[in-house]
Parts: sequence; structure tokens; C-alpha cells
Amino acid sequence: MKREFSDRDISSTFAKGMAVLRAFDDQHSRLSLADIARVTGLDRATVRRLTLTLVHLGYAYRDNKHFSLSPKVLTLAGSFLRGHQFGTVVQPLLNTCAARIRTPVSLAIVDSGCAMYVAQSTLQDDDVTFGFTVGSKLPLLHTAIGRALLSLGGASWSGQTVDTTPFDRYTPETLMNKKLIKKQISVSRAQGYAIVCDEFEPGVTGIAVPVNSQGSSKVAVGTSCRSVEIPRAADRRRIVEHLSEVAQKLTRSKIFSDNRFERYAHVGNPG
Amino acid sequence: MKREFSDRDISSTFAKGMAVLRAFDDQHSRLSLADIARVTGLDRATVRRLTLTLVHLGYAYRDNKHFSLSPKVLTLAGSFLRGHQFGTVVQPLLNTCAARIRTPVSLAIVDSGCAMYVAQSTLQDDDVTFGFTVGSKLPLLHTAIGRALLSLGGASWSGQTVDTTPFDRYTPETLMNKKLIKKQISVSRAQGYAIVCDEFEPGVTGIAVPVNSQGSSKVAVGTSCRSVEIPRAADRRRIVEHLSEVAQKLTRSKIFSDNRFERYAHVGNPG
DNA sequence: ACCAAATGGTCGAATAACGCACAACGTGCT
DNA sequence: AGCACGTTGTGCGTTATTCGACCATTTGGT
Repeated sequence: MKREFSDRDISSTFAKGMAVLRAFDDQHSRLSLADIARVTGLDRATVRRLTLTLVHLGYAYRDNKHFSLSPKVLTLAGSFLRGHQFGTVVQPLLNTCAARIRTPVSLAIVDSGCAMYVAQSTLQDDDVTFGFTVGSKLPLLHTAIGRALLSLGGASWSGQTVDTTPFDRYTPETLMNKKLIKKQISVSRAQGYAIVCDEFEPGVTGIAVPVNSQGSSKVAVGTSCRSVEIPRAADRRRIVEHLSEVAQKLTRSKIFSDNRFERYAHVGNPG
Repeated sequence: MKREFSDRDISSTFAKGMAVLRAFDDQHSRLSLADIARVTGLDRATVRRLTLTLVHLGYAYRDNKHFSLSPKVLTLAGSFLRGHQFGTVVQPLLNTCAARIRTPVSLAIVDSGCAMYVAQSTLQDDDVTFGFTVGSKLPLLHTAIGRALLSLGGASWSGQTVDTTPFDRYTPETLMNKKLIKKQISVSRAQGYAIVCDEFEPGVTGIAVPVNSQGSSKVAVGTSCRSVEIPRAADRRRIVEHLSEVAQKLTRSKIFSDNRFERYAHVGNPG
């Protein structure tokens, strides 16, 4: 019989297991087997086996008939973070920048149609918290950091992304016209930074700067603050300058450059 | 034929896939297929299929004959963090505490014989960085946060852990005598905090406080600073007080309480 | 208390994955 | 070159996993 999905080089069992892992998200941190089966669309018996495997390996806990992720999943993220020197290089850069501009600074990349935070320096003594963590996803089209990411890469790519990415009206200010969004992205590309007011969260303004990563990976660094707190152009310029400094240092650090991200297989074989 | 490993309720394929994921650690962020096979002890053909599956799903990148984790693995951690309200509750607590005591504050749990960081507030404008991130693992026996964790749970458990956990001599100050380590743990248990000088990193002192989680999960909050910077007992007391305040607030927040962590399967079936 | 719907667990036939053995290729060494 | 070595890729028989169906219990409604 034929395999319905892909070649022999891909293990559907493992793929299903990862789907089970991903079934746990922000809103659904406690799931029953039936829940997981519904979310993933997999057979219930299969879900049961895979979930019990997860418990057996220590990546999930069981509470009678509910399951939840265990902290052990953090080890996977930690390997990535330290392997790419986030602890020693990236985090200090974000920290000092956040201290200077007095707002939380985040680093994001593009992941499957979203901007995803990969590092963050929250402000100390900050009463406001947006609740974002490493791994948080934000819309690409209606956040400053998203538009900074879109301004990397050519206009054809960003235009295509704008055309194909669905989005909601998050606030009354959300730009719904794709043409206007593209215009804003090209403005951001020209001026070297993106600023978005109240389009995603009411009363919150984001400012972000793309990181020129010398390669094809798309990285941006940005910050958020209350819209009322950046009235003057001088303040904005100061923030942009500090973010740009971080972006430059990241570029020079080569952490994101060349073939560490996104590049697939650049063979250099003679012949 | 018999199964060599466990029942029908566990999928060895999925378990092997997770082993491949874990093969990538701090030191080895770029691995070839043969490397992965060696590290995991799995068959090379199997490793090849599982790794290609990982690439197919977007959790890993391929660079000709080397593989590395992709940022997508952070989504798994993010689900855990936000699902347990780390962004909204835990992080602000750590941030304000770090600002008050002016040293980085971390939250750790016990994970397979180690203390593992699950949250952290690095100090802004800090020139020193230990390079730890979420998911970092530290020894349980020779760090303050580890001994704070050991002071939770009974003396029998901590004693057994001390007896069975292998360790190295990290510095000249590292306590090598298990009896003395147990003594230190019981001192920590009595006084409500742990302090460890120079035993893991030379010149670095750690102070940590256990979080009474009302359940069986083991959580602790701690900080590190240069040993020369905490000469006076008053300073230490101040740090301990602030850490204890965080611990109390975490206890009251119930994030770690009852059966969210560590509890396994308390079945209530009659008969 | 009753039934209906949903859930967790189990079994067997169909199917997918494993692990072995072998081939192809690139690399370094004498 | 020639050889030894390490690595990636591929077939095939054996083994494990899946999927559907079937109970046993639980849950919720009236």
C-alpha cells in the first residue's frame, strides 16, 4: 500500500508525537486525551500512546485524566539558546539597551507567518507587563517588530506575505487595507525602523529595528511602551538610535549571520 | 517476540525522536547524522529518518551534512511558560526583586538530578554574565539554589540524593564530603535559606530560598554575586528577606501548588 | 435513577518503522 | 594513486505501531 504522506525519509509517528507536544498552548495547558485527539486530529488510541510516552519521558505530567507539560520541555529551548550564545552575548545587549531606554526590549524572528520572540529583557520595576515570554508569537503585519522583520528581504517577499497572511482587527486603529500596510513596510524599509501605534494593543506603541544579518535569516529588535509616553520626536529618535546600536552589535557578533539560520544546503562541491 | 522495553503504552519511535532532539546540547549545537547516532546510541538509519522528520517539521535546520536546532523549539517552551503564567506573574516578581537587591534572580526546579532554571531576571547594566538561560542546569549539591531545593522534602530524600548523585570538584572550595554536604543542607533547612561560597564557581557566592509549594513540587529562588560583594551579614539578611518575599508571593500565587507539578497518577478507582 | 454522550482503556489485523547489510561518495594518509 | 576510514543514502525482512472496533466507566441532563 502507498504511504499517504511523504516519503520513507519521514517518520509519521515522530511527527504525530510532536503534534501532541504542540497541542499544549497558552490557553490549553491542561488537556485530556480526548482534547488532544481533537486538537491534533489524530486517533484517540494513538494520542494515548504518544501522550503516555511523553509522561514516561518526563516531558508531561498526568493528573488523573488531565495532562500538562512539565518544565523539562525548557531543556530543549535551553539547548538552542545557549548553543547560540544567547546567555552570554544577546541577553546582555538587550539588558543594557533596556536600561538605557527604560522600556522592555525584545528580539524576534520570523516563524511560520508570525514574529516570534527569541529573547527578551523585561524592565525591572515595571508595573506593566504584556505577559510575553520567549516563544511568544505576535502578528507580522500589525506590530512594529513584525514590520521591521518584513522590511528585511525584498518587497516581493513582504508583499506576498502581506497578501497571504490572514489577520484580524485587533483594535480600532488596526490597518485593514493591505495596500496601506505594504506602504508602511516600505516606509519602514526606507527609514530603517518601524513604528506602529495602537494597531495591535490599544494605547501601546511599538518601535523596532531590523537586524542586518548578512544572510537570509530575518531578525529584528524592538520595544514597546504606552503611546502617551513617546510624544516627542526626540524621544523616538533616541530609542531608535539605541535599538540600532543593538542591531549593529548583533550583526557584528555574527550570531545570526551566514548559514546558521534559514540557509538550507549550499553545496560547494567541485564539479 | 518480547518487547525489550516497556509496554504497548509507550511508543519507542517517539521516544527515539525525542532523544534525537535532546542530542543537541550547549556544546554540540551542530551535529552530523553520525554524531547524533553516536550520542543517542540509535541506529544510523533511524537517526537519519528522525532527523529529517525534525527538519521537515521545522524544528531543525540542515546545512549540507550538519544539523542544528531551529528557533521553533522555543515555541514548545513558550507554551509551558505562558500556560503557567510566567510572563504575567513570575517574571515581574523576579524583576522587582532583582532591582531591589541589585543582583540577578533565578527560579529553579529539580529536573533529573539537577537544578534547572525555569525563569530568570538578569540584571540590567550588569557587566558580569554567567551565561545561564532558561533551561540551564546546575548541580544540586554544590550550589545555593540546589541546596535550597534539597532542603525541601524530607532529610531522607535529600540524603539519598546526595548519596546517589555523582559530582565533580568544581573549585578548590567544593565540598567533597557527603556527610558535610548533608550537614549544610540541614542547616539550610533549619535557617530557611542556603548560602554557598565559591563551591561551584570560584569567587561567586549564591544565596537561595526554597519555595514552599504546598505540594510535592520542588521550587527555589536564588541569586548570585561576587563573593567579595557580600561581606556583611546585614547585606545577606537583606537579600534573604527579599528572596523570601518572592518565595512567599509565589506560594500564595499557587502557580506551583497542589497537583500541577510532580504528582503522577492518583487514581480513585474503587476496588 | 435512568439514559445518552463522552472518555479511557484494550485487542487484532493492516501498515509503517526499525535495524541490518551493503553501496556510493568524499577525505586524509603513506 | 591506492587504501583505509568515516559518512550518507537505500533495500528488505522483521518488528513495532497504527487504526478501527469494541467494552467499562464516568459525566451530565431530566
